[in-house]
Amino acid sequence: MKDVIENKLKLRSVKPTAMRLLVLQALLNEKKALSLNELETILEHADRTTIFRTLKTFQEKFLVHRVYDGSGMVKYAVCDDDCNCSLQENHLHFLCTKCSTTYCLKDAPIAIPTIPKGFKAKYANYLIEGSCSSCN
Amino acid sequence: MKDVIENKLKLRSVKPTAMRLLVLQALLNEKKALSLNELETILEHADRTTIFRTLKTFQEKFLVHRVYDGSGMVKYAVCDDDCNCSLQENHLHFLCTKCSTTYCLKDAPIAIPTIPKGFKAKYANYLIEGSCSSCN
DNA sequence: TAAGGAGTGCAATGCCATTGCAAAGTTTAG
DNA sequence: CTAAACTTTGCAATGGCATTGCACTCCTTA
Ligand SMILES: [Mn+2]
Ligand SMILES: [Mn+2]
Ligand SMILES: [Zn+2]
Ligand SMILES: [Zn+2]
Repeated sequence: MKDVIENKLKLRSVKPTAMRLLVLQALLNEKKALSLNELETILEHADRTTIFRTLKTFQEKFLVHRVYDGSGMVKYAVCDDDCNCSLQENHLHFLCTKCSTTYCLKDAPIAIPTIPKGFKAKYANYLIEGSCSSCN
Repeated sequence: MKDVIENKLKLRSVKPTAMRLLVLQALLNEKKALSLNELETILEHADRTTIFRTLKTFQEKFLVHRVYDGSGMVKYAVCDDDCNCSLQENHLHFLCTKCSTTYCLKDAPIAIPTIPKGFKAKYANYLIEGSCSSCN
């Protein structure tokens, strides 16, 4: 498992510091989008700022993507290895309003609707709110 | 014009106070989603809290809907007269990253993708980021 | 082995949403 | 008409989360 994580970092030219391994591991373990607060709780002795900056680095290297689920907190989820966070790769996210879990639904490709003449799309964020299978 | 606004309020059983008329008028004039800050700027002498609470009332009565465009600030846009903010009525929003304008694209109905078994959708928020026709 | 750069931790700041409370305005019952 | 009850408003305070400044530690490299 540690190898997998180190490889992921290497693949994106991010130096594998202790903190980075921990953050990436936490995100991979949980298999869902996590907020800074949630990560802080999971990584008990890690400093909030360091996690924040780690996530910033990860974003720049396309290791994670941000998820805006309207909960007021930004969440973060791991990208696929070949992800470039391009428009085509943007996928559906689902927020369960009962358990507050935010799922990456990568299998549900999102259709880009026709937008008015002269508009150019660069990035798509499609969120569905409702209740998840665990909560129903 | 004032009649139109008063009618909109009446239609939703919201008492037409001075502040409510001003806020609704501002939203209708601008024809785009506005943040609390933007409204505060437009309505120079209005108190932020009062605008906030006015918007809260408006939301409860389906006079406006919130727009989450990832800018960090919630924006608000006027609903159609017959709107109930149901899943089917949720529409596309477009954020121009150059001029920070958030458009309601009500003519672009959004397709609800297939979600996993056991998941129930209640609300959809589809945002596209890019550049608008004025900025291109 | 010294110097430069990268990563980290703590404290401080900033920004926006939200709330508490009292004053002002409006409606309603008597 | 008038007082009580309710609604709306304004100001000040609070709270939550994102972000930054700065100094310290750690690692790399010449
Ligand atoms: Mn995702
Ligand atoms: Mn809209
Ligand atoms: Zn759930
Ligand atoms: Zn624009």
